[in-house]
Amino acid sequence: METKKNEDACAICTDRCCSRCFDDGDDSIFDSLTTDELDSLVKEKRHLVFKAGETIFKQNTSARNIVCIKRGLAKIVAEGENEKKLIVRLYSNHSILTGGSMFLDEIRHFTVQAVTEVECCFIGSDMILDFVTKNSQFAFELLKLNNKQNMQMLNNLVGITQKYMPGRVSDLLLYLKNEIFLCNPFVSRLSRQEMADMTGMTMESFIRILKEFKTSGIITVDGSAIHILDEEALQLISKKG
Amino acid sequence: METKKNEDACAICTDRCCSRCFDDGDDSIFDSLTTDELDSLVKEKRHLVFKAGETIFKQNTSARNIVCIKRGLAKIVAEGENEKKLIVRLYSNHSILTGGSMFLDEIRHFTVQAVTEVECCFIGSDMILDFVTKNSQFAFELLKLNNKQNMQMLNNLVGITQKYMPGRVSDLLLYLKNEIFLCNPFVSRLSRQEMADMTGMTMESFIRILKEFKTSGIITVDGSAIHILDEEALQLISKKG
DNA sequence: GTATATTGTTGACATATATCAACAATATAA
DNA sequence: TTATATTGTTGATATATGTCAACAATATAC
Repeated sequence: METKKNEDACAICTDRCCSRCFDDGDDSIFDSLTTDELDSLVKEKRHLVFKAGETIFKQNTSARNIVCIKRGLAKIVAEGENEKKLIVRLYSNHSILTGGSMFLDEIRHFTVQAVTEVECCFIGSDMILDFVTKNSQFAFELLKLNNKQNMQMLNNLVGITQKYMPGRVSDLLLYLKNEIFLCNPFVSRLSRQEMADMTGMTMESFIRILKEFKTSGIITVDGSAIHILDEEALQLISKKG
Repeated sequence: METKKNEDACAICTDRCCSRCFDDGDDSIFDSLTTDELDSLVKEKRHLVFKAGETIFKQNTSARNIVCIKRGLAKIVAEGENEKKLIVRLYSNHSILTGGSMFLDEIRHFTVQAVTEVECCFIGSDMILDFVTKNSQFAFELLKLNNKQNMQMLNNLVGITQKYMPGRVSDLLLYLKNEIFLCNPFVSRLSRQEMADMTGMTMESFIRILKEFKTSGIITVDGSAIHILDEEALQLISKKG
C-alpha cells in the first residue's frame, strides 16, 4: 500500500473540508459534531493522495481507520476465492467509507482501490468510537449511513441474482449517470472489465449488451464516454428483468 | 397481516425474556440497557404469535417496529419485480430484526414470513430511537449488529454471484447446520423451493445438486431431514466455487 | 379410509452466459 | 516516430442453469 502525503492539499484541507468529507448526500454526519469535536478531528486526521490504480486498503487487513473521500473516484472490490472480483459499489466525492464491519472485528471485508486520483482523509477508528460513545446524534447518523449501505447492497443482491444481463447493464448505466457522475454524456474512468465486474458478468458479455443498446438507439458510446439517449427505455429494461 | 395475541405467553414473557430477545449471538444488545429502560421496554412491547406461513410483515409497508424473535424460525424474503423471490436470511431464536433501513426511510425493504410458528415481540421504533439517543452503548451495539448483517449480506452477494451451484448448495447446508439448526441431522422445516430461493437457483437444480451430494456420500437425506456426513467435503466444494 | 392437493423428483430440451481465440483499437514506452 | 503493451471487440463454441412436462411421494381434507 503506497501512500503519498500531499502537504499542500492538507493545509488547504485544514479549514473546513471535514464538514464536506462527512457529507454523504442529504445526511451530513458532520452536522452532529460539536465545534470541539470537529477541531480534534481536523487535528487527528491524516490527509493522503492516491494515484489511479493504487490500493487504498486491502481486504483482510486490519481496519483502524475510516476514510473520507474528498475528491476522486474509488471502487469497493470484494475478492472471492478464485481470482474473481465483484465491484460492490463506487465512492466519489464526499463519501465516507468504513471498513464494512466497523467496531465488529476491525477487519476489512473488501479492498478499496483508486479509480481516478483520490484525495482523502484517514481518521482513526478510536476517534470515531469516541464520537459514537459521547455524541449520540453522531451515532444515530452513522447508523443511518450504515442502513443506507445495507439497503443498497440488498438491492444489488436482488438485481444481480434475479435479472438477466440487459437489466443489470441498465441498472449500472443508471447508477453511473444518476448517482456517480451526475451528468449525461458521462466520461467513465472505468474500464469495460470494471463495469462488467459491477454487474457480475464477463467483459465480453458486457460489451455485447452495450452494443445491443447502441444499435437500439438507447445509448451512444464514444470511447469511454457514454451518452444515455433514452433513460425510460433503460428503466423499462431494468424492470422487465 | 393477521396477528394473534397470546396473552398467556405474554404474561410469562414479562419477566426477563427481553434480555434474551435482544441477545444476538455473542453480542447482547440488552446488556447496554439500564434497568429502567428495560422495564419500559417490557411494558411497551407487544407479544405476538404467528402461525407457520403467516406474513409477519410485508415489503414496502411502513416500518414502525422492530421485532425480536423469541421462538421459531422466520425467513427474510426480498421480492423482485417478476414474481421472483430471494430468501436473504433466516432468523431463529433470540434474533433481533429491523426493517432494514431503520431511521432512514422507515419502510420495510423485505418481507418476513414465519417458517415455523413464531413467537415474537414488537417494539415501537420510537422507543428504540429513544434508547439510541440516550444510551450510546445501546447505539453502539445496534451499530455492531448492523455491521454484522451488512457483512453477511456481502458474503452472500459474493457467494451467489461467483460460485457455481454446488458451491452455493454447500454454503447453504453449512449455514443451516452451523448457524440455524445447530445440530447435525437437522430437520429442515424449509421446502425445497425455499432452500432453492436461498441459493438463487431453481428448485429442480437444487434437487439435482442435493442428489449429487447424496450419491457422492457427502450427505444423507431422509424426507426433510438432512444429515451432513462429510463437512470437509462441503467446505472444499464451497471454496472451489 | 379414499380423494385431492401440495410438494418432491426425474428426464429431455432450450437458452443465457461463459470461454476461448483471433484481431482491432487504443494507450504507453522507447 | 516506431515498437510494445494494454484494452476493447467480435465470432464460434462450450456449458451451466433454466424451462417444461410427466410422474412419484407425500400431506391434507373429506
